[in-house]
Amino acid sequence: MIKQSKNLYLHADGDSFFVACEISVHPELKGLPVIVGGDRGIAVAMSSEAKALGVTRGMPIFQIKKLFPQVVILSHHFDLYHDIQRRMHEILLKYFCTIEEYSIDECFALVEPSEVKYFGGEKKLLTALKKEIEETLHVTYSIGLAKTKALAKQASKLEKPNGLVMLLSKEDEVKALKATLIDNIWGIGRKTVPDLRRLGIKNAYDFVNYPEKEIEKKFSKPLLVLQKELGGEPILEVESNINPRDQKSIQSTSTFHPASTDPKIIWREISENAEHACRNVRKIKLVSNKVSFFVKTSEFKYYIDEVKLTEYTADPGVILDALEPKFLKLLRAKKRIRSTGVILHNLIREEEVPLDLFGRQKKKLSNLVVEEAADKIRKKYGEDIIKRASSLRKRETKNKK
DNA sequence: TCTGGGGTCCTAGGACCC
DNA sequence: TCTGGGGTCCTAGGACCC
Repeated sequence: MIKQSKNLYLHADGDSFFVACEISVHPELKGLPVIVGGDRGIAVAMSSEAKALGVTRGMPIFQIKKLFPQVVILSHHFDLYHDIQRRMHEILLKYFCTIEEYSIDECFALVEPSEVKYFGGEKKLLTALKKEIEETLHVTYSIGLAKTKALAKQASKLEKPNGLVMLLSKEDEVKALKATLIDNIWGIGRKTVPDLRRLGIKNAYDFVNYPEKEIEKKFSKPLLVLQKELGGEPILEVESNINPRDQKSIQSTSTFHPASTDPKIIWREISENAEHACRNVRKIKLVSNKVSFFVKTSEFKYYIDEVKLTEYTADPGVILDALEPKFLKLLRAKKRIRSTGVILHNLIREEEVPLDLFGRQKKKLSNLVVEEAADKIRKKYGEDIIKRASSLRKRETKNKK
């Protein structure tokens, strides 16, 4: 890719995105303390009113109900969020050629000089963009514009919600860097913060000005990249064409309560996870030849194992047969298990499956044909209509406390 | 923060080869 | 051959992200 020195980078970050999407279709909820996450047992997104009450991300629902009974608790509606994401994408493409969907509620865009010129300046461009988003989607995004991706990402955080922060001069950058604490930097997590603090680095400005050689010596490569990016040297590119079929792994995990030591119950959860993950893999026409699975104890200890399959597949039957011999070993000493997960790795497209000696794709058929037929029925009648026998919940088990 | 679900990338170290 | 050096590939696990 050619790097033009005058290119800028934009980051758009949806404000309380899931909640904002819900309010866009239920305007009567506007102004109320609203959270999304009811179906997962913790608050995943909060309206500003809910935040003001003291609800934080990850707070358990039972606790919210007890402390703040006035909070409106909603479940996820991913179809709605994806729809708004798609329309946001369309709007951005009217303004920029190169955009990247970074997550469901965040995007980057490469802002080329000609695009700025067309609107008569950065400020005019972004004001027009924000106006169109709000009027069309009825949600708001906080926007950052800067010389690099990492700077744009920090900029969008500075005036949330509904912010518009442009870091176009060195002075702007310095001010923003000084205002950004070390534990609020994209790419610096819990483990690295104490190491940096020990070196006397308190904010992004200190970080950028710390000797590069020392950072290189003491930390991993991504941190060095981050230092340069925050210093104004563009290294990270906007990666367009994010295609679900380029995904490298797909997982399905689930937590259940009460935690259990019963291998039958735990295996049933794993079985459901395997089916769910396979279904999602088939939806985008991929197959896997490496599967890992884990159990997590009530003390949050992970036990994980994996199997390499002899062929590429998206058939839960094949996968469960391969996992089963390792399952009891995984459970170890009768620990209480609170959650399980199945992860399909090495995903490739169905048509990329290596051919055998006779030039045929290895027999993917038989069972997979059955699964594909079942997928069609699910599409028509809903996800839970068909399940494998090992995933079926016995009523007695479910109704017991 | 008593704690959900879904991802990516990097690195150290072992296996294997010459 | 009990002994050097160097390269590649793979995997487990860590760290980070939303």
